[in-house]
Amino acid sequence: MNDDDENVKIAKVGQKVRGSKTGQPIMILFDLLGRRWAMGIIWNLSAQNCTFRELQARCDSLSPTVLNTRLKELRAANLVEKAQHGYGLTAEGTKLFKMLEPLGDWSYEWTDMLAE
Amino acid sequence: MNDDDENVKIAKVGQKVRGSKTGQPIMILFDLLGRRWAMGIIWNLSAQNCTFRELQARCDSLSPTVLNTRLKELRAANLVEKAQHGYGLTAEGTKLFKMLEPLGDWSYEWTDMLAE
DNA sequence: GTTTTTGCTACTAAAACAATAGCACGGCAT
DNA sequence: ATGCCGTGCTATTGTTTTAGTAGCAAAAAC
Repeated sequence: MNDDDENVKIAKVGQKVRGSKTGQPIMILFDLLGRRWAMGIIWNLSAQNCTFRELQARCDSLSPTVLNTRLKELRAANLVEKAQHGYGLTAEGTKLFKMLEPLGDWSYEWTDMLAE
Repeated sequence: MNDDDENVKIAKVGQKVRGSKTGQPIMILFDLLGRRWAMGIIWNLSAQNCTFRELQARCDSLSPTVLNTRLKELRAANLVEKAQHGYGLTAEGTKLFKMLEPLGDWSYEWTDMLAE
């Protein structure tokens, strides 16, 4: 278990993000969350802490390559951390989840509407 | 201006999404929003309706290819629609934005914390 | 009726992601 | 102590997305 993730790139404020030169906080956040499985990982960890392989299973067997990349990013962003049992959300990560939570209910009415 | 976007793929409930076989609404939503610039487009349109090229400029000159793809997807998802002046959010799109809005303020404290 | 602007397609290159195999390490039972 | 298992993770290769640039047809402005 090495913790030398010096080469994980999370943009800093003012820096240009993947395709965004302004580097406003919200765009840095969207850049981070707008990556495959990022929000799904947070969503799953909110339910309960998971080991690497449990997370993989819950996220419908996403490849370990991507999972590991996302975990490094989310840890660098201080949203996820290693816990007693595998990985878990940090305090900030939980805050973020609380804000995403309403999407859960809304997504049902949204897909219902789309189905019509 | 053609509107025959029959080949835009937004998953239906129960269907397997890009990498998700369960097809829960929240995962369909995350699949959609977890694409480059999807949330950024919604964010920008919430401020004011934009033409194609205005949107491009606001989203830091993202390529027209991607912008057009995202617009088709978001229109198929009934979150964005053509308006008098360019594109705008639908009623549902505005609802979604309202839920994302808190992220704006939080992102500042988050990046501040990361900077320490 | 010519010049702009707008929405968009075509094409190519780079980056991200998916899929599979498998290794190193820790626990644990024998 | 040794063989077995689960866990975290890297390596490799192939596919999909995204980026970047050029430019065209239709509408709008003049």
